Amino acid sequence: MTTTLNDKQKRILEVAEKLFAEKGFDGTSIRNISKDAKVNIAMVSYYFGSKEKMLEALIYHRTVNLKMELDNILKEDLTPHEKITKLVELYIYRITKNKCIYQIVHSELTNNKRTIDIKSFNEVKKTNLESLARIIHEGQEKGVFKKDINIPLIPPTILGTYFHFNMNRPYYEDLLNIQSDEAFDAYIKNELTQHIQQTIKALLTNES
Amino acid sequence: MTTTLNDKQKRILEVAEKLFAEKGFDGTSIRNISKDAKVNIAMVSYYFGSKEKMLEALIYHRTVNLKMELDNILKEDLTPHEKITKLVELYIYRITKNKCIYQIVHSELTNNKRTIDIKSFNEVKKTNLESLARIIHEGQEKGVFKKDINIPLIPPTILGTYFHFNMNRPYYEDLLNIQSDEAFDAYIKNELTQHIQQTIKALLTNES
Amino acid sequence: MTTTLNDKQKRILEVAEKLFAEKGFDGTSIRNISKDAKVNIAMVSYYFGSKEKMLEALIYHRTVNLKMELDNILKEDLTPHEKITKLVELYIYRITKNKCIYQIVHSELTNNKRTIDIKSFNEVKKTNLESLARIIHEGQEKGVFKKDINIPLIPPTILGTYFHFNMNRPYYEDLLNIQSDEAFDAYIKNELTQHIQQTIKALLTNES
Amino acid sequence: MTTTLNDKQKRILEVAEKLFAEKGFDGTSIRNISKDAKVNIAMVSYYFGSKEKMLEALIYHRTVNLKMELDNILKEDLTPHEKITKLVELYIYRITKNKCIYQIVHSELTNNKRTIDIKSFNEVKKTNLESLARIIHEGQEKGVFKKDINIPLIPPTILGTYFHFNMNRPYYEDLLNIQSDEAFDAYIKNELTQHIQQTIKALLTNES
DNA sequence: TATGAATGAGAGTTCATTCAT
DNA sequence: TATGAATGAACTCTCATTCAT
Repeated sequence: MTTTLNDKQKRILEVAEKLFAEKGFDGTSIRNISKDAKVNIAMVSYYFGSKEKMLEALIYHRTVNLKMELDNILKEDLTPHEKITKLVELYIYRITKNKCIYQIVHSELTNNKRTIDIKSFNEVKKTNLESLARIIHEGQEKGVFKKDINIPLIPPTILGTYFHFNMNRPYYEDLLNIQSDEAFDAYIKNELTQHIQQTIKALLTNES
Repeated sequence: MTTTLNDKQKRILEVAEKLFAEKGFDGTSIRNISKDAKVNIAMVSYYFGSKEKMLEALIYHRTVNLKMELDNILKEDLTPHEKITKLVELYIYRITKNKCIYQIVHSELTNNKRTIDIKSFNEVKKTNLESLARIIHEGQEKGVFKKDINIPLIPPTILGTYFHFNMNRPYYEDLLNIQSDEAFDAYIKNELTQHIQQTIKALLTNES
Repeated sequence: MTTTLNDKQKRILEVAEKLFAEKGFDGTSIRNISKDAKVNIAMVSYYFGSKEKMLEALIYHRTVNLKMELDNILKEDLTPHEKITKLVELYIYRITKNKCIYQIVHSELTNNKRTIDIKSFNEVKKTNLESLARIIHEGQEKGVFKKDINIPLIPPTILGTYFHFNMNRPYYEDLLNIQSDEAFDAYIKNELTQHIQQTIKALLTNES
Repeated sequence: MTTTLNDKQKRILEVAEKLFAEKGFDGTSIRNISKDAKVNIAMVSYYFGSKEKMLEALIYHRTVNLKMELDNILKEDLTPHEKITKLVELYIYRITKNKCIYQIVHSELTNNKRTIDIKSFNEVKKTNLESLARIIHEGQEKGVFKKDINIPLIPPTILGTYFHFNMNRPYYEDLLNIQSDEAFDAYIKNELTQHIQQTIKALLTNES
């Protein structure tokens, strides 16, 4: 599991990541992957043992470097509100950059068929949650955020909103009259990000 | 498309809905379905033409009765805040009841492999959005909600949060020390619902 | 077998004849036929018992009226050469008009898979052969045709040449620079017919 | 296309040739072939891509070595009549030896269902036609053959007669009282061949 | 008499994996 | 270590036919 990967192995996983994200695990054949990665069809089983084990390897190796390093934000000399702003930004930036692996993991989470090991993935989440908690606690101590907050439900609010928007891309392109890939990305970077930031800050601040 | 379905056809679609939600479209074989539905394997092709057309039929027929009837809320004699409370409740109730078809549609939306027609699904969304907009406008007119609100991003906030929580069920069970199905459902019905209600209300109210 | 056919049965056989000639017996499904003939799919089995029996019925009923009535030629007041000219003409005319059924029978003759009964077809051939023999004998008696002639091999010469030309239609269209259906039909009616007439007459006359 | 075939591939094509000739393309299943060739059922698709591509490969590879080398006849020191005699003999010998592939190609030519590529087959024909033309021109120059001859119609006369006779084998066995395979082959080798030779020579010579 | 519904068998093809080299 | 060849299993879909009405 901890083995470092050679170039061919990396190429296989890169291609697999792309294809799994596009067509799903069951919708992607080893033939597809080996063809796109320009390696022999037997390499997948040879390197990873099986198609499923390759998926596990993919998730493991992609997750390792997925830590968000939210701690930097904590250490910076910013107001709690500014920290939330930055945090949401960082969340969205990270997910956007790693869209494929997130999509795969989400699909697999939904899917009862396989029980892949996403321990490593969960660890990332927990670390992120801790950083988030620290920021919120800081804000609470400073009297800027309210006391009664269900912190574990903040990340699903950020991520869920983002993913749901992305998932329903065609619908929102139609609804919001977005006509190009660039416009869509821009909408996420500006309006959607701002919306999420406002949402979280409102939730943390509001006293009603 | 508008044909009414006989009992066998309904049974097939019910089984298919369950299995597609569990194992994905590509992960479910016609054999699986025909076995669980206790019909001949040829029936699927016979009734629906092909596996893919069955998926379309499934989505179409399940979507038809999916309208939320949010208008009732609008007509009731409630404060805008109460209306939002009810609306979120209704959203979550509806999705929980139709978890499978939502899961299937989401999977297919993610998936570039097939291009299924989800027009009917989108119409439901639009209708719901209109109802939501009316409630918010009413609140704005009454001076209870703030003016500058990106209404189309409210539903993905509600739905996204819910789905993301559901999707990561094992993670949250571990994190929140939830140990039974009932406890999980209860958590959704109480804490999660409350969280989403608070979130949306904070967003609509807060002036920061 | 001798039953008269009702309209639906006739329509089925007409469609079947066309499709079998186009795509072969195995290449044509009962579905194809029933669809084109606009009858219920069960009608074929119902009327004829099975697909194969339908083929037999088709051949039987189409062959019944296939007699060439070459006797007329025999009775006419023509020279033997003129009679041969007319006979070849009549042969080609008849086959052209009944191309489909001939094609089907030939396919089935080639095919060891089924052993259909073509007795009726053979009777037609025998009758035709007798007429031909009479014409040739007449010519021999008049001293116009030579004595040593293998009469049974005359019809395959006429028919074989015609069929082979037809079968290889694309090749000959290319070779002879024929560019339309009409031109092809015209070539058959003129050049090919003339060629066959010359061939047979040469064979009957030549003393070398 | 130009790949050399390994033993298994050859065996598959041999079996396929036999079965296609016997039962037609549509009447032969991949399962039939794989069983007779004693190979795994997946091998056909594996080697050739599909059943149809296997047919193309079969035709291509069998046609490659089908050139008649009629030129030898041209170079020999024979009279034009003798050359025609030899040519017909060679034609019939070749077709008899390659009966199966000819039968398959003929079936496919008749069949509108598939549009297989028989370019290579047509090239063989053209080459043969050229050799034939040279022989006839030689005879014409020597004044032995008449001038006005439709040369392209000679091969269909030879081949068509042969094929038609073969196709109607049961009929002719009955008519000519032929009772064994050997007797039938002998009849072809002697009477039929002689008939065709006479026919062609009569056509070329006769001045009527 | 006629038919829509239904079926088991079998079609061609693709799958993930294994094996000999 | 790496790979082309090969395989059995499973896939979706269509087939001719039957059956209840």
